[in-house]
Amino acid sequence: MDLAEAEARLLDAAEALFYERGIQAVGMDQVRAASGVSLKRLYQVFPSKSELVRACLDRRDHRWRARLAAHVEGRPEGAERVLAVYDWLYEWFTEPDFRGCAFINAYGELGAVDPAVADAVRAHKGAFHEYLADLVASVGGPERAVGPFVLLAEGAMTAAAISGSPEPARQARSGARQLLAAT
Amino acid sequence: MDLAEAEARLLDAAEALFYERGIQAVGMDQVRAASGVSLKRLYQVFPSKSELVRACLDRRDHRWRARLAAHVEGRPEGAERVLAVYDWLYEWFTEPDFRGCAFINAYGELGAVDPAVADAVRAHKGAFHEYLADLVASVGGPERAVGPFVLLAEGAMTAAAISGSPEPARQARSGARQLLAAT
DNA sequence: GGTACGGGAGAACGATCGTTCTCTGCGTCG
DNA sequence: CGACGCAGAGAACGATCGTTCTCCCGTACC
Repeated sequence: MDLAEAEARLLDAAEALFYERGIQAVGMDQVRAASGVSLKRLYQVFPSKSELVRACLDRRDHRWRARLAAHVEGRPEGAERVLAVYDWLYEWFTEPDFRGCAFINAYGELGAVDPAVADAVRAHKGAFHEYLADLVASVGGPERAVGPFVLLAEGAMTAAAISGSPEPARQARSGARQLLAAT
Repeated sequence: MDLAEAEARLLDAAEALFYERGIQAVGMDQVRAASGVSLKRLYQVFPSKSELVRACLDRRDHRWRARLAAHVEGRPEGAERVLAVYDWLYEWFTEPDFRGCAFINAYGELGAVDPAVADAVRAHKGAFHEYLADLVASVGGPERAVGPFVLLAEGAMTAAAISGSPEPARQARSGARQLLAAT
């Protein structure tokens, strides 16, 4: 197994475990067992748990935003694209292993204690805000109208996680539709 | 120091520490040092850390909802009361030690690993939803309109925590005002 | 064919945590 | 006055965690 494959298997295993059980609840030995990568190699690729965590957040950030963008791209331009964000949230919330937004979870767990985690979370949320701002701008919405669309999405993520139901995505979409109609 | 005072000092110290640094990052010895209660008494009052955590969440739930209700009660009936929720969020977000919603944070950290924590969080969020539903119903809004108001508030909590700015409360209020106008 | 090298498995180490135990001192009551 | 009991301080214990080290084996090269 070369370094690239070891890195991929480590990220796959660590990301799944961290997301499912929380970061501090998962030991490096469990990452080793789930990935099949020896502990020595693990520390060759990621010199500390912090760096492994940051790599997981980075990769998840890219994949999450790519998946969202891919879903939105398939829709006709205009208001449909803004609403498509909430449709995609619904699909995400119905995935069997959905357990909320990994970045919100990580921030609650480590945001106060690990500045690198806090930075990664801020960057992810900032990128999401910017993406949504572009969609809203493309339907003629003013910059100041973007906030509520972001908040509906963020609120839906935590409400869906805590309630265990994907329904908040529908409610967020309904709220967004009303806001779009009002502008 | 009698048992009642010990319990109060323990809850004060533990709640502040858990909120500021996260639950797993705070050891029982730090709670002892911050509260001035001996370790022996600590375990007499709360037989385990889990029970201390649950007691903190319970007390915080009651105090949080009472503070919100007290603020809303001072407003004239009608739409003003719904908007008052977001005004109170703004006040909360500007408190110097604000670090997001303790329940969302606790859920992200322990929701997957401690069912008692998950239950407490669900109960708190359910009560908030119900409170907001009453306010919306009192202005003639249908039951199905409540969701977006909850999501705006939840989203504002996490966005304010992560961005470190109270501005999301204003954005949530603005979104809520538009939604109220639309119904 | 011998030897040096690299990688895997897992023991080991030091720190920390939740929880319990010991020791010491002090107040109380007969 | 003496014995008992409770409370506080902190050591101790067992478990776990992040990280490193040791040992061993297969392999490639001279």
